[in-house]
Amino acid sequence: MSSDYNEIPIPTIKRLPSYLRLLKGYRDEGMEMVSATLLADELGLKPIQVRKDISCTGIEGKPKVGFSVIGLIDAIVETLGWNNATDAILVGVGHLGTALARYEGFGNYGLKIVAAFDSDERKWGTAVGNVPIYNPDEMGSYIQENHVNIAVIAVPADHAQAVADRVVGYGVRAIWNFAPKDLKLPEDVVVQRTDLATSFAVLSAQVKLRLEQKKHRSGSTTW
Amino acid sequence: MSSDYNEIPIPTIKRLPSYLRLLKGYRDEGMEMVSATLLADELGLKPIQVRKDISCTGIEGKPKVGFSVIGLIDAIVETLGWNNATDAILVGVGHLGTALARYEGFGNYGLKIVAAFDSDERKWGTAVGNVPIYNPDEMGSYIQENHVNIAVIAVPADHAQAVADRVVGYGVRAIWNFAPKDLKLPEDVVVQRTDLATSFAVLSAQVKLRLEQKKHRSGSTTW
DNA sequence: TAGATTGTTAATCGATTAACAATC
DNA sequence: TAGATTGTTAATCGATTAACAATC
Repeated sequence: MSSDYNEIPIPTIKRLPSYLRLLKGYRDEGMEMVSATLLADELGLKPIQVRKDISCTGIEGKPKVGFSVIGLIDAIVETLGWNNATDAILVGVGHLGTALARYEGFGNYGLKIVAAFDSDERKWGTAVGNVPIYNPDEMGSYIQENHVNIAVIAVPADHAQAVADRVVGYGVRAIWNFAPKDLKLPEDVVVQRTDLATSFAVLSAQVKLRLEQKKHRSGSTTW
Repeated sequence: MSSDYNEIPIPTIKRLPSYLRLLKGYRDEGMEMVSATLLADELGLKPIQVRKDISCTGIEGKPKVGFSVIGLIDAIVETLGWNNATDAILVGVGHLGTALARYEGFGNYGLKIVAAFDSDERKWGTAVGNVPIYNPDEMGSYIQENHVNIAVIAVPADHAQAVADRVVGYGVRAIWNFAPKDLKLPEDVVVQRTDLATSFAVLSAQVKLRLEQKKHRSGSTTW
């Protein structure tokens, strides 16, 4: 009751984009219905989990038939809030920032990078892809005039906090942080960190575990 | 008993790099001991959680004093398997691949990109940063001769599966996949996906939730 | 109809959190 | 000593999984 509005579990949210990708493929192939079983199979998940996830989007399926491909696509897009494109600014146009600015897939996520800011004055007035690069001094007025809610931060770690504080001060409500730094921000600001270290940590720890198990196993082969 | 070797919870593994970053900062400032309370404070976590996480690294602290900064750093690096640098190859030298090849932080993670491969023949013989770019035809011999265990995949989504199958065939045991595609691979191959869509999904869904709550709240202000 | 699939309710599993004794 | 912090054991919480009735 108490404001349990759309409380979709984060693990579920993380799986939704994978479903969406598959579904778009199916749609393009002309498929009309899809079963949770098929999706699960394709992604190496259990059918029950897929059904539970799908139920979070509010869509209903038909026993024996499955779910409407188009219906599911719409429901997921809606659930993720990817239906109405959101303008975002990019701060930091280094190697990573450049890759982000040039990335064409964001359209699928309802994200549109409309402007970039970089402290290197040689970049001012130029553009990466279709994204113009401005002087950071103009950040405040840009954010306020264009009612920008989201900032993508791709500056060096030691500038990330200062940049975040600034954009939040100008009215930004959500930050996608690519800098290897844990930001301290007011509770009502949404922060998502996309961190190479974290991602690689999981890979690395699993590789290490496999190696140890292997060693151990080949060691105990002796008995 | 049954091979519960190093079974560290994945959520814990994901937090370790954050601790590590802080600790390295403390070390550079000359701090010798650190408490779980301080780390927790700094990262917005609960002290108990930090203690639990730390206990997974096997290191012990001193009541009232805390943990040795250097000891903790070593323990985390060891736990993640970041102590002995691992050679990796990069497949796909587009915008993202370039950013990855040029990224200097990988040294901290024990990852070293030693070679890159791209299907664009104009790139063969050139380099990004210090990383030479080769013809993909040479991938097999390179992997085998250099005993490469890890491949970083940054090719377009529709080539990712084929590339993954190939490198696994050549002996790669772990894949860090940046392509927006869920790979199907043998169980004994470790795969970690770093996916902009997934990451943004969480941000996006939270933003949407906030907006709805706000709307709802301001709506019910009427009573 | 028989078989496959959905959706719901309950059981299980694992991570987080709480409580508290041990200790410097 | 008193207070802060660790480490352990138990309780809670939430996600995954299982079981099964409903249904096309």
